[in-house]
Amino acid sequence: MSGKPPVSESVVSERAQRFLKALIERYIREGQPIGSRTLAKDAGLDLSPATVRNVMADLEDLGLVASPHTSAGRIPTITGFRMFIDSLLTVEDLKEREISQIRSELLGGGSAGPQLLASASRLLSGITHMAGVVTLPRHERTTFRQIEFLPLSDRRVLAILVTNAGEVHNRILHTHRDFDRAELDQAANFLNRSFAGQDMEAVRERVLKELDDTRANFDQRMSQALEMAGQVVSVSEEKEDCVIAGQTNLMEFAELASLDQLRKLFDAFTEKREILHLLDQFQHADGVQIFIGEESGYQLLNGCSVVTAPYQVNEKVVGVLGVIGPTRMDYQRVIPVVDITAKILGAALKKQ
Amino acid sequence: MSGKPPVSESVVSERAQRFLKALIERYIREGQPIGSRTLAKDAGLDLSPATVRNVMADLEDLGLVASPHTSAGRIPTITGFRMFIDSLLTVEDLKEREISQIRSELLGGGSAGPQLLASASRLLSGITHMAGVVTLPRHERTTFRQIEFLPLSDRRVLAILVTNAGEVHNRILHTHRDFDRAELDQAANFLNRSFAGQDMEAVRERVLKELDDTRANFDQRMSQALEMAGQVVSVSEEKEDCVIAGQTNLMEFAELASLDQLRKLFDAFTEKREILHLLDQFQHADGVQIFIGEESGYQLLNGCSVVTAPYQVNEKVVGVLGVIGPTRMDYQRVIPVVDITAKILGAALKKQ
DNA sequence: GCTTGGCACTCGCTGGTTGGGAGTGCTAAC
DNA sequence: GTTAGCACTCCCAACCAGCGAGTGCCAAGC
Repeated sequence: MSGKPPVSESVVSERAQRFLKALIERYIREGQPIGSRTLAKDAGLDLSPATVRNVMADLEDLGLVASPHTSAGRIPTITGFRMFIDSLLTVEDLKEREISQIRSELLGGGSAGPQLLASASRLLSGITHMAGVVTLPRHERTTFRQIEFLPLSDRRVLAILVTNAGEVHNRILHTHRDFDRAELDQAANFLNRSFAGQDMEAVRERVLKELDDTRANFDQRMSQALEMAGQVVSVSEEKEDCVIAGQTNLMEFAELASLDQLRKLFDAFTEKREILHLLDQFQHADGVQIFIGEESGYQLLNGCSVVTAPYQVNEKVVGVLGVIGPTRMDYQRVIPVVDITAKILGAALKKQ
Repeated sequence: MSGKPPVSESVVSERAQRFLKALIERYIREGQPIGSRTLAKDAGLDLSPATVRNVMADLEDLGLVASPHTSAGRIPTITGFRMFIDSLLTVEDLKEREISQIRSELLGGGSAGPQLLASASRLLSGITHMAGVVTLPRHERTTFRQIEFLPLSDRRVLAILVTNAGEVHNRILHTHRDFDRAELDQAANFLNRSFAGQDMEAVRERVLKELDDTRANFDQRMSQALEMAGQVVSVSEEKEDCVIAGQTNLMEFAELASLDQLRKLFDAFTEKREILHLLDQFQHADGVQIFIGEESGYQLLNGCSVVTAPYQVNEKVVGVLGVIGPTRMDYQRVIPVVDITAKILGAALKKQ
């Protein structure tokens, strides 16, 4: 976000907006500065290049377009893109064929929880030829379905947690003594009776609270169960929180071609933390959000845009998915793809 | 492998070998063609550049070095590298400091099975500044420790398999009717009694065989247990069979810098199948193996070398780890790193 | 016979120059 | 407000020359 005030639409004449739109659409296709002659033909307004040049000068004053050098055409600026995205863009519906492709891929194949997310990510990257990304359902936002404990050797217990998003989490707990199977079953039963169907977040709070309450309590069994449950739910910061596919597609785009930039981006993809943090911001947004790299501050996203949509299970947002690609991407196509994929993924997760 | 016959050492004079060694060592450091003057100083033999040129001409005739163009120095060919690796290379021991770094990273941190492999991969890539790769323990080569079944809803059963490599595998089975917990426990008990401590491969064979034998049998419980076990062990083709770290390090190397080549390589890294297939070949080799990309046929490894070592749990090879980098890599350092890491990883896995 | 200095030659790389093309801004006329 | 005309700017590709590094070969020396 630069210091400049945002450009309100009202100061840009309708004709100028039309030119801006035509310019950006063409720029998205070609990736090169657009000259006045080209644009004159393109906009369909039957005006001479000279007139177009005047309009362009105005747009340049407003900071919506820029020219790389005196004798090149104009390219859109970030502000220009923002205006385009916010008010000029016309989104077309997806072809029925593509929708059913997504549907069959996600609903048809009997793939389980985590694979499903991976499929969605691959699908996004495959259709858009950019990088697809899907965050794993946030643990706190899924609901508790079932927990089980298995005795291992050496005072270790294997805890298995099943959530409503079809996920199975394993965790090895180190306990202060060996437990036998009956004890563990009892503990699991107690927990399942108490918490089944509740939000993980609520479960977590209640577990921690009751753990406090019963700390000095006489019912040792219950407190043991709670303690183990506490270990499971508290360290639910899963190591891998999103799945990214088709990174290499980004190598095709000339604007990201500086090896250095690409490397930073790829590093961020393997590190994942920053990407995740970014996506989390759109968790609570409603529907498709578009985000232009430079607007963040994350320097590594310069030249990129991110198109995201939250996905829901049982009316509740549990994660975000989207596409990362060059700012010069075909939003008209990408937006509906992301939108539909989010909806279908939600449905597919619910089914499990 | 080209049509040329391998160059036996005997036809290359000892002096020539010495020059070849010096040339490759220098080339590894600089990555540029080495001229006769430079090499004359480098080899420590106190000979004039002209003499060196004669020797070089011989080496070129033998196909051990080549010059990119008339007035450039020489660079080693694949054959040259092969000879260097097989008979000229002197491997130095790792510094104690580095060994203890690896040790503390793998043995110290209490990370579990899969994380341990990821740590090893990251470690390899971190130390060598190239890409690290570790195959997951091959299922057939680990031993069966424990299996458990949990009833889920809708005629589904969650199977949990624990192996001696500290791995926990989940699998959701679709059964033809609902089972209650007691039945499942009984089945698990039966399987655990029968198979605990045996090789997964043996388990698999026995399960399939007994399944056949008991097909027409009256003991329905046993056959049900076997059937479920069969589902678990047979589809043990895990989707993700190796973990790769530090891919982006490869972007630093000029010789791989053609974006296209890099992309192919990265695609192979995400696809993993080919990489895995390659590494599997070294499963049965004893100790460190070095493999030069062009020698395969896999075109995507052109310009790369792979240094691998198998790692063992309880005297049995269960997987392979290694490093992928440019053929011009510092073998003297990389070889002991890979070697030690394999040994320590084995020890760390055994500990679990 | 191996080694060496000398010498002509090759080739890639760098930097400067040049011409053409694309596109602009400005101005004056419609 | 729109348009044609025109001078101007700037990038880019091509060409050229000069240099430096390095070679191959030859003839002389040990």
